[in-house]
Amino acid sequence: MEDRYNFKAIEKKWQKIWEDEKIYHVEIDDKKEKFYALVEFPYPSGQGLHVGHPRSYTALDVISRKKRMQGYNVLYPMGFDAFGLPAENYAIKTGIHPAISTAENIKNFTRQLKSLGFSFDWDRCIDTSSPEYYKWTQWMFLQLYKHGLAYKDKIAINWCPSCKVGLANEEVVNGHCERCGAEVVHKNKEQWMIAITKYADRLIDDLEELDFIDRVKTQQINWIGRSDGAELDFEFGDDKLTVFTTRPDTAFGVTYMVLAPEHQFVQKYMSRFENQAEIKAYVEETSKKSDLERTANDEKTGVELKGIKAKNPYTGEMIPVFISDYVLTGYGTGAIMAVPAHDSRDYAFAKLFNLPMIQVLEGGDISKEAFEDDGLHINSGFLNGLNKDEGMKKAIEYAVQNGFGRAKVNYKLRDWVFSRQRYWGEPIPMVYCEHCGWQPIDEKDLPLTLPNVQDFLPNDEGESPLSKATDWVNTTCPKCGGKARRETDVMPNWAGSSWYFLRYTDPKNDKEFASKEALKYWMNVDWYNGGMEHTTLHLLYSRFWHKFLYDCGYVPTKEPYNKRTSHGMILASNGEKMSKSRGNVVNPDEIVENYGADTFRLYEMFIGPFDQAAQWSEESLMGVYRFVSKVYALFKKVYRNEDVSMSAADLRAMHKCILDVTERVDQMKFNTAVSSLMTYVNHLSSMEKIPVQMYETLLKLLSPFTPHLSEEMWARLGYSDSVVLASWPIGDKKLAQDDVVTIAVQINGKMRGTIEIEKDSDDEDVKKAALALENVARQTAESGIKKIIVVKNRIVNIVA
RNA sequence: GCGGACGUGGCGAAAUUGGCAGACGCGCCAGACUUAGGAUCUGGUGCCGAAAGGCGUGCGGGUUCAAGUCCCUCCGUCCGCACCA
Repeated sequence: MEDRYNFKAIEKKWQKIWEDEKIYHVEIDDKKEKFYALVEFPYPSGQGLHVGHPRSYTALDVISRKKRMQGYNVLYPMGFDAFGLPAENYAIKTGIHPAISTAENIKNFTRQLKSLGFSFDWDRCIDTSSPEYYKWTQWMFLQLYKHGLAYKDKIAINWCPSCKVGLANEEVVNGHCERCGAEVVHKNKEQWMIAITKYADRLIDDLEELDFIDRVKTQQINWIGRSDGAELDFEFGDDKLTVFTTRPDTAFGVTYMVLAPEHQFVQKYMSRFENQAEIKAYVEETSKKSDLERTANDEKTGVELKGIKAKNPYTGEMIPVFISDYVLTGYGTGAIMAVPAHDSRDYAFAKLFNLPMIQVLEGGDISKEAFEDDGLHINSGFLNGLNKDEGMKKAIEYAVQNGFGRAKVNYKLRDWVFSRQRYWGEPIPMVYCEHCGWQPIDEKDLPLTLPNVQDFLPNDEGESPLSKATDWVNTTCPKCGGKARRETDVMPNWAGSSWYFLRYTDPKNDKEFASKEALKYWMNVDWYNGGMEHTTLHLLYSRFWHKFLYDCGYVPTKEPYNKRTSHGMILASNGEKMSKSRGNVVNPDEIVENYGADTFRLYEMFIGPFDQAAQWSEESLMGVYRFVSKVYALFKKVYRNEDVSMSAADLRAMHKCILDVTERVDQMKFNTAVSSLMTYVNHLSSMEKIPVQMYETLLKLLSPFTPHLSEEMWARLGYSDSVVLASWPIGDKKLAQDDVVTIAVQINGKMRGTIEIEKDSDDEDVKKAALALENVARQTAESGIKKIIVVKNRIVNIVA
């Protein structure tokens, strides 16, 4: 046997064997319980894998490998989210077609992923930019269209002037483009929209039965932003001005109203306002402001619409109407009833314009600030004496009876802006005919493939590069056969990823996106790990998408993922985010070259709590390398069971390790699982001769983390079958426990010594032993003993 | 501003959920073997103290025989939402 731990030879050897024997390939097997583990598939960028990616991949690889050894039929797939802007930007710079650079990048990613020994079923690898795949993305878009959930609308969308592309609300972070960080502007554009808001309630309510980490649930709930309230109609001239409010019970306290400057009434009744110049100037001014400027400053501004007053339907009172940019056009009806006594924003505005306030709830001190809590109603006619909940019910009831209002639920969630003015994405399978309007192309003509273009430049007007491919654009109407033009925008990169987990179950199917049997057997995803940054993007989109397919009867379950967890980022050794521009990116290739994939994998699991950010440290990596080498070296001391025997302490160490690792992997406490393995190895190191059973157990427990080394040593023990096929050891709690325990002895809560005593000893015996300590006798000599507390097998506290 | 998470040695971190704080690893110190390699092995390592002992989980208080863990005040860091009516 070679003395040196030659990880290069070992890893190369086993990767080849696994690949040749397709050891991780899975098929439907009704005799076995399935387990579907999923990690977010990468965008194949030109930079290749960085050390952040494998944190998630290794974690679920560990879980998958353990589940396999526990007898499950495990699906652990990988693929590529291959449409997207970087490839296109690269093409603009270099002229290299995105299809070519993407294929190269996928090759490189695949090489890197394989070098890390993940147990992916590579036969199921998918590429969202291949026509075989995006045929089905397009097909699903057509289903959305046919069910009225995809529609074209001209709205003010978020536009990134740097990427030259429209963005969905979810892609705007604090007024900036999620991808490039440029400030987003508004642009009125015809867009394909997806009616995700129709699913808002179910996207919230169905979270309840899912095993998602709380952070994810609350973020999705907040993003959807459901609020219960009412719509109320106020007379405004001879028109009706409708507002949304969550507090209809405070309607007796309304002293004025406010419209968003963009509200249609402002233009509609302009001729009737007395201060038109002032109003127009204000509207003009706000239209120039970005969202960021509008919200950054909470000082209120506004202008009264002089000439028309509104009538409070509850009191009959005539009240002034203002426009102000603190009222948003996109939320509710773009108009509010202002209750300055009980809303801090209205309060600030009323103070500024010296408007009256009417307190309608008991409590607080409205001379100082708005009172926003619950209280009994006053000054409120028929609502007097009621609290908030009762008041709400009564107020809505009254509005319904008198025909000026209704209960209403409002959402912050907007419909999904689905058009991207770009080239490298799925063509939207729609054509525009002057006679028939927008028409879907026939399903049998799918896929609608991307034409090969040379010029990838989008323009500032927001036209896709596809619009220049006239041969492709000009087509015939599927309905009347007349002249028609294809849609030239493409889908967002969130389209392909909205259903990729379904494709993995049956990736080669050319009749349907996946067969019923495959979906029935493999779905749901049992465990999905991914980044927090996708919570209100991919994760929300794909839940919606899946629900839609469920409603159509195409998938058997109403939710796609049973369990969702999230990993922390890996930071550079100086604590900064790793990035090309900072020049601090650690390339996994380098680590694999110098220390091997097993060390790399184990280090990623040992680096720190899985859900928290962790700093890369080459020194700590060295420690893990030493550990892995030690495991290799221990082999020399392994003896057959007939030559050596296991002491109770050996047995204890082994079972404790089995129990720890089993439990901690399930809880994603990988760092402490590795600690436990280290403790066990320290025990083995201290032995002269290691019984083979103890070393075998080590290899099994270690195999999810360091599969190559485990496989090699397993073979050297004489096994011809892979350790992947071995069964996971079962720990015995009884054997893991010591029959002698060390009990701490405290005096007044302070440690004064320890006693060794038989486990589960009588309290009296424990007391006796504790009092026999020289230290105890000395320290209690003066004060005497008041009380002794014994906690079984743990502690004795003597109160002196 | 609102909401959430967190704060433990020189460093990364553990702590069966109220019961010996600092497991495991890094680093450091000493020794062994080799002796020029960032190699390997053994022992040590929270702080102060010669020792007895004292002090220690962001600060201050509280509950308890016993608090990193529970309660209150404050400070700090990170994340999410951000005029959503």
